[in-house]
Amino acid sequence: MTKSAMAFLPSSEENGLALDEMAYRRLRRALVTGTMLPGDRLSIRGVAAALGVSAMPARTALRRLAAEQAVDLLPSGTAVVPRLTRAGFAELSAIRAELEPLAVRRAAPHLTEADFAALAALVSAHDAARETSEAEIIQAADRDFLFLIYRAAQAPLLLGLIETLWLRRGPLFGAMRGQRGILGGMRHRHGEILEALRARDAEPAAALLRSEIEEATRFIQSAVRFEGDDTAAERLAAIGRSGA
Amino acid sequence: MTKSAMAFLPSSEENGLALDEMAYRRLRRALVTGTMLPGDRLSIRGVAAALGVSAMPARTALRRLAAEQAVDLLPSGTAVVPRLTRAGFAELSAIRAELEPLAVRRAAPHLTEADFAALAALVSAHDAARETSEAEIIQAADRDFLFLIYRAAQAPLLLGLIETLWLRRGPLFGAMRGQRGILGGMRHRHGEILEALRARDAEPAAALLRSEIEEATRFIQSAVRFEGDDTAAERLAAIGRSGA
DNA sequence: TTGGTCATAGTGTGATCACATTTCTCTTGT
DNA sequence: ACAAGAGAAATGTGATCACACTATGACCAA
Repeated sequence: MTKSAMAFLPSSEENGLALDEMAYRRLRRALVTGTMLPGDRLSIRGVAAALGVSAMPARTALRRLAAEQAVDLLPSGTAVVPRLTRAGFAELSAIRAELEPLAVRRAAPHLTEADFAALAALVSAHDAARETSEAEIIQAADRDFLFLIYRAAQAPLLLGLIETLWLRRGPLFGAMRGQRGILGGMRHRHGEILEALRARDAEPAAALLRSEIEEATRFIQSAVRFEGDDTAAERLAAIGRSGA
Repeated sequence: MTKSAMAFLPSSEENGLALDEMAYRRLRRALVTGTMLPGDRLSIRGVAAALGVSAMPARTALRRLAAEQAVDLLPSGTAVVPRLTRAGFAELSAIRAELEPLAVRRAAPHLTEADFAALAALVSAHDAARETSEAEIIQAADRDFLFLIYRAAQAPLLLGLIETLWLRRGPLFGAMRGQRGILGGMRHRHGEILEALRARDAEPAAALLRSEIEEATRFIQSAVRFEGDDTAAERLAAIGRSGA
């Protein structure tokens, strides 16, 4: 287990929970927030030691994350934080572009005035954080805005799938955070989406979110170096092609 | 654990596998084929005994299925085969109607002549089975046709999500099998889809599949009694509303 | 007969251990 | 200096056990 994998957040108020739930939540949080870097190995005993529990809850939590595709499993059974390739990112985005607008469509009739107020506050929070380029805050406001809507869709299966996708996307964003100014290039349309939802125009709201996802995807595809882009193996293959 | 839950298929050629993989596959197979009925309880020790293994692999397999939402977990931690409600089925179908056409779209450029031949054979197999109303065979041909395409999409994440959906849908189909003639009411458009794919017309193929899913959903919604339709709890609530 | 109480069997959790396998490292030979 | 091999450390699997909790059913009182 690598050093970075050891960096778990200090225990929150998760005391009444079963140990394996606790382990699962900590690992999950570390994954979505980008604390874990792609390629990090997570061994059962290593996680157990870092969390101060025995191997059993660590194993359960790791296997659960693997079932959700939030981590990959080496042939040996060791868990590893997924390396998102360019193709993998494209696939992930394409799925998001189908499912998240669906959630928006279903949420539209259910949103209350209180929801709208909370959403408006999150749009402001996002804009404020944008001024100061605080990556974590921006991403958190972004996430909260969208998931407030997704939860309102009252579609537990759909919500679970979307969470899976975000879980998978987490490590990439952690890796991206190193590149300064990346977030500055991304526009969001949360304000327009909120307006459409207020008018109960489900279809335009869904279309706006779809555009937002697609635009952000295009931007990231052009601005970010991905795992596997021009790696040692890649260069080796290139030598083979040109030199043979 | 109920009697029906004990009915696992006799061991196939799964001998070299790890015990927990074996347990997982057997349970999964029992789930998708509808061997398990909605509401069946699956206790760790019960599954372990039925499979002739210790509790550990049974627990691992059950928790993995729970993570995939293929089974639900009672507050006590006991696994139970999900009861699909009318709303749940609608949600499941809506998600399928987004994701499966996406897979078709992505598969179109990758399908080979050999794939087309196999698909044509599966269409024939389906039609033949239809004549004799063999539910299991029809459903198998259906499934194989679609998943051959989905696999060709070369999108592992998407494929995993679609498998999750089918896993969740399995028990419902098992319960439906009791109602005679249900399958007769469903049309499929696999022939047309195959034609469109042969012409590399990705978009029409995707649209056809979407229609097929939506039509089948409408038919099932109208023809099938769902869990929770007019159940004891439902009637109790009705009493509360009218009598208070 | 009905209602509540209590004991017993069953359940999930989690710790610990033995075993086989994988993975790393250090040494050795070329 | 580099590659290969042997030994050691680490790892996943799975069995077993103790513990706490839940539900099931029997039993007794009203």
